[in-house]
Amino acid sequence: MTKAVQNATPPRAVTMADVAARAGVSVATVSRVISQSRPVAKSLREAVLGAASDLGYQVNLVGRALRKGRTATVGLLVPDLDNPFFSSVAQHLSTAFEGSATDVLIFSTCGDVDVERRGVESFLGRQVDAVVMIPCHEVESAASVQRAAQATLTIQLDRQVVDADVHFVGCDNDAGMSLITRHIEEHVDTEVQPVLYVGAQAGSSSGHERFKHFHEDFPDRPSYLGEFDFGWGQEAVDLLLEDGYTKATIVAAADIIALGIIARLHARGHRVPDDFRVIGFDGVGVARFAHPTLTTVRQPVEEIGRTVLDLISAEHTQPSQALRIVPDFVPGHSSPD
Amino acid sequence: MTKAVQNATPPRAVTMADVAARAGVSVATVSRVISQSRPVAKSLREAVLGAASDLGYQVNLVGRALRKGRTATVGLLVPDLDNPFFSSVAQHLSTAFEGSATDVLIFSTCGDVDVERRGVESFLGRQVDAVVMIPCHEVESAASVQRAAQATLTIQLDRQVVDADVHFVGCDNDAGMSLITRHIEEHVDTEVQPVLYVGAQAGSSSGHERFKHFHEDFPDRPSYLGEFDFGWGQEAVDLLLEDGYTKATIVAAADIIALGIIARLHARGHRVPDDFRVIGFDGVGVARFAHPTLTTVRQPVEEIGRTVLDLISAEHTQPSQALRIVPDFVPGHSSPD
DNA sequence: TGAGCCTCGGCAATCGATTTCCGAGTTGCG
DNA sequence: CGCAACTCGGAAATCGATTGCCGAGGCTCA
Repeated sequence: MTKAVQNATPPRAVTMADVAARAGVSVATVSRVISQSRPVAKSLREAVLGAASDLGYQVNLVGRALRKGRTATVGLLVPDLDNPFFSSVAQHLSTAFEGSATDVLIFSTCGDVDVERRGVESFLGRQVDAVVMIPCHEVESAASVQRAAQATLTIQLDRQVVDADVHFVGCDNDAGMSLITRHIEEHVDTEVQPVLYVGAQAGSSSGHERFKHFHEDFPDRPSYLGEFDFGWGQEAVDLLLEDGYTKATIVAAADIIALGIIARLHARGHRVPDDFRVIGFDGVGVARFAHPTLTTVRQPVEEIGRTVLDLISAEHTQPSQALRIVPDFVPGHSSPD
Repeated sequence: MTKAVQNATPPRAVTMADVAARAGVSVATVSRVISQSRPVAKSLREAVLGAASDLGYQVNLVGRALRKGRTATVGLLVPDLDNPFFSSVAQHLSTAFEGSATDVLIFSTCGDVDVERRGVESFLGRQVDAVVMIPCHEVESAASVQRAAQATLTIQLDRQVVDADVHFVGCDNDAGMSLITRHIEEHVDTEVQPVLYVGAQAGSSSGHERFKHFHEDFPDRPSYLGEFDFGWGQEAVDLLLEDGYTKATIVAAADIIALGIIARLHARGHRVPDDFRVIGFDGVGVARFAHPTLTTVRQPVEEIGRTVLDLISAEHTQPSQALRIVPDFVPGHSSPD
């Protein structure tokens, strides 16, 4: 083992000027060959490519970005990569762009509005061609969304901030909740297993929409509102057991909450789906890991990715629009067939 | 709702020249105020800051990067964000850098060596100050790792490519496997529940190391090698049941495999931990979602993040080193107490 | 043959910020 | 008082690539 590689001072990177010198042409010609912006005579082209490969030339994207004002990059801001739904969105957006010449760079805002603000400035400062973001917070992220939209093409994903006229791509929560309602109507005797809702308190438009729809379909049914996480699902179980429920059909606003609910029900000796039925929302991969497998509504993450790609590829600026994609119902064993 | 915001042509961004003009000073002065690279008289400084905030000036990081050759950015390459262990590493690295002035940008290579190569060039072209990567493949990623290391500070995470003298930060797999061995020796009658290994075939140093250690601790015990995913765990169960096992202690090379194993064991009517004990490795959050909860070895992702931060902050180039962090044993209910 | 057009290489300006160098003004000290 | 040292603002070069413009050479066509 030598320790050479890591120690060596990086020998000043090769530039177009070096390639030009070696090939005996001007930098302009090198640039035209590399970026294929104008045809160059075969002989010179080959000389340039030869010199470039001899020297191991790689284009400096910073120089290019400065001159062109564009970067072939889209910046994605997500609140938390430890949340399987968000990381899945990130993965599928990356996949959607894999074939294009555009890179997706991801930044985690760690659920913090200030970090989110910094992230937006960072992406704008880097001259990304588009900002795609899942806003941390319905209200407090509004300024960041506006700031991005005013500087470049901006798309909100999954959640919308209030009062901003900025593109949105997400799931049709009403359609999703209707699928759940129909499933319950068809398979559950709500006299025996009354319907309950466990959702999230604040901050996200998706949470609001799902709760609102539930409330319309099942007026007067109780709801428990907390956070979008596993721990809250567990806690909610304690609360509803305290309220005296021994059987119920629990509609959760997100899979991660539903998984917490199932875990705690088991821990406290209750049976799923015999006594309690649990239905999630999101369709994250981990829903398969649950036992019993989770009945849920799967958000079409692939299609969301493709939709964003289309929106960004579509060159000329369009009036802002909200694109809602209809989700699928995924029956599992946490509710009856 | 107006459709103005999204349609408006971005009104050419504000530059230092604009700020300088408004404040009645030179761009040099503006630069010195903004980047605090040299003291500036109070009156001018205030004039500059006033003008900057009036105009909504934000520094153009591309221009800065071109001139400085540094970017206060580290690029992280991960194989697949849909894998909870990788996304967790990404999240914790982001968290570790949250307080520093450096941004972490993440790129998913989608498990493809070619995309990984592109990602490395992309980061290098953007002049990141450091590349941190979980290589896709032990052998085929070697060229990309070398390329990065030769251009800038590079750190491999979790997996090492063969034959490269490049920093590495990861889990001490030997120590982790020893914890598992001790747990088995103390709690399992291996006559009744013979030990089996379900691991991954190819491609990752971690996989190799874990398998090798298992093989040393339990010579002659059978092993099933496939992929690092849920589906392989399920498939492995079919194989080992076919081989006639009705009771066993199954050591899995990763939690995600272990979860597949548990799911399929349940599906085929076997009991965990009564008949089969299952032990994972990684300690991803979803291990808690399993029922029974998974016994596993938790990789210290927070500490890995902090270690990378330290390595990158430590300015002057050091000889490459392999830093291995000792993991914790996390008892769950998939094996006896 | 000559005017007009086309092709294509090179010069030099340019993108936005940083930084070196210079010089004017001030202070310190013997 | 005079010289050195110091402070601090501005002019201009610089980072690396792209691109508008110019002009040389080759072609067509009348």
